[in-house]
Amino acid sequence: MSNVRVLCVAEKPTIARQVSGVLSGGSFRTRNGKSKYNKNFEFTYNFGQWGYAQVVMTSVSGHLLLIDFPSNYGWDKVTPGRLFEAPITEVVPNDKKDIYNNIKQEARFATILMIWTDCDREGEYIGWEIVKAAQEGNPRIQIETSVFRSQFSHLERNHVIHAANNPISLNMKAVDAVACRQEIDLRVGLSFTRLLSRSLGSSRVIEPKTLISYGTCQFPTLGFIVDRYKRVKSFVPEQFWYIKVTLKKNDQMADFHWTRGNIFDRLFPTLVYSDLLARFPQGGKVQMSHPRPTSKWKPLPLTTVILQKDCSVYFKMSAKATLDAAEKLYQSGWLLYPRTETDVFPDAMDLHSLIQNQTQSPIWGSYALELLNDGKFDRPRAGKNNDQAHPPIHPVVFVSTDVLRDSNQRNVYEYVVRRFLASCSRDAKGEQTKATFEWGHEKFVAEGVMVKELNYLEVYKYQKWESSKQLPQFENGELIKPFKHGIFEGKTSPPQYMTEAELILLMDANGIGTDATIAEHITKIIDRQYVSKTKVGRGGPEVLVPSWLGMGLIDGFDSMEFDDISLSKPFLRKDLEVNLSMIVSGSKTKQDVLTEFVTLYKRAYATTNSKLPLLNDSCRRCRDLTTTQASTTTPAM
DNA sequence: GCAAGGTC
Repeated sequence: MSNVRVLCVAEKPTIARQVSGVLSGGSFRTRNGKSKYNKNFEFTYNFGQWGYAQVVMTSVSGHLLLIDFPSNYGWDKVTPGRLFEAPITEVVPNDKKDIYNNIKQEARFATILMIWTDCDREGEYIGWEIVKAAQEGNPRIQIETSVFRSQFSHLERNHVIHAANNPISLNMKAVDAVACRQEIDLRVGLSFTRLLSRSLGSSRVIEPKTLISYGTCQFPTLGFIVDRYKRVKSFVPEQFWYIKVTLKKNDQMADFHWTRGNIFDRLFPTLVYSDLLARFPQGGKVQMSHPRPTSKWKPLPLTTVILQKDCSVYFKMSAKATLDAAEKLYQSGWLLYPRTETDVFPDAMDLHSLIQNQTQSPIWGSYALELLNDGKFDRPRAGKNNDQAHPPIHPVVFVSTDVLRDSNQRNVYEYVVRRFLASCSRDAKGEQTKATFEWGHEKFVAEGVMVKELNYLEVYKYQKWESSKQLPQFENGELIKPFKHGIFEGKTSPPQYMTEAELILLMDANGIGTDATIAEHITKIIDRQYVSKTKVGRGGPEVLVPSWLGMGLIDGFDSMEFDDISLSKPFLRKDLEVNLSMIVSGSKTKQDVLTEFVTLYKRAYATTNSKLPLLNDSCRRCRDLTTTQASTTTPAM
């Protein structure tokens, strides 16, 4: 036995246990350490480059360290603007002390430290935090010589073994990028939060000491909701006109739509229509296309954001409730890790055995069986996103829905299973027929769809695809006089208030928050009473509407004139993300980006500080407007 | 009392 001792550290306990299982061939010893949840697993493993080694595999639970300002930079000790230059300290939070000490202790006799955190930017930084904890226990651990990083994106056996045998070094550029984000978020968040709370409190717009927080993610999120709210409120319907004809054959009718669509000027369709009646009273010719195959695509492999969006739409669950339920299912071992951006299954993944597990279900078991035995299996579509850390969300083992007592968990589990089976199924197939009616120089079209094979829709009950009314059997080139015709008018309809499902997609598309935090940002701005959830009408969807405070804050910021930036819109945060990627790729340094963004926010802070009366007035105005409205009329919603 | 990011 060589005397190489390898300390492996994963980002969370479940990964440590599973990797230990693979590398030890199932025979590892579990030893309690200083932390209740983060066990230490011991075994031997032949790493190739170091030969047989004694291994201790343990874990952290996310970040180990937190950055903060020194205590003499507290709330009432300095003006908030000084936080842009204040020194920053690193602390081990109380609830992480045990984990930190466990790493320190276990590192004492290690010759090699191997990092097994998720392969994403934050994982790289957590790796660096682990290195610092380990070095405190054992100064011989050096980043250049004795720290290695394994690369893995899922826990399939060969993949894990390959990761163990081919480690690389920690990516310090990714570490820099995260350090940069942390520092900017801290300086900006805390300085603006203190400034806003103090200003609105002391001017009595709000109860003094009320917390008015600003965050680089909170405010763009609020901005989306306010923006939509204003568009609904300022919406003016517009009238439009269109021509519609109905053809009849063998007692079957079909509506044909004008290819020019809706016209916002009444004169034009009136002229066209009277021209048709005057010059082509005999009608026009119908052309019928051959039936063309069409399909409705099965869903992509499941990401966190889509899970949250769909559970919001199908079960009216909040993003937070969905993530909580998925987290519990994951901890119970029923579901795979619920936070992922990946919508493509790795090639090596054994989808068949995952489907096999579901054949036990009395509800969808027979469908799963058909997929396996009747050759109905079809490889899942590949999406474009891969976070290199986790595969798409999917069921790990079968659990009867009676065992899941919590209805949220039941819904989420069933949804994930059906989605998974659907993604392993064929697309739904149908036939589309198109008919064109040429009346004078105008064209009208009608479409008919016939569903032939439901395929994935048999198990994915959340979507529907039904055959439309069939078109009559017109002869090609047949001359027909419209059975009914006329000019119709309509009105454009207003946009709807923001639903949580839409907000999640907007945040995701704009790089506001991550799969793990989007739900938290939404609950945070609800907690802060910037927005609230309301129902539209009876039985209508639940929507997010801004409070007077939320409106006032966004209006206030929008009325200050910053040079070229906005504190209420997503662009700055997105720009930061772009710059962080540049740190990772090496085209900018951490210092470049820090200087650029701290300068920018500092200038915005100075502007805000000098124009605080605008913000106070804006909030006061929104407050007084709602209170007078509420006392004289019924509330708007 | 304060951010956003991990995760239990």
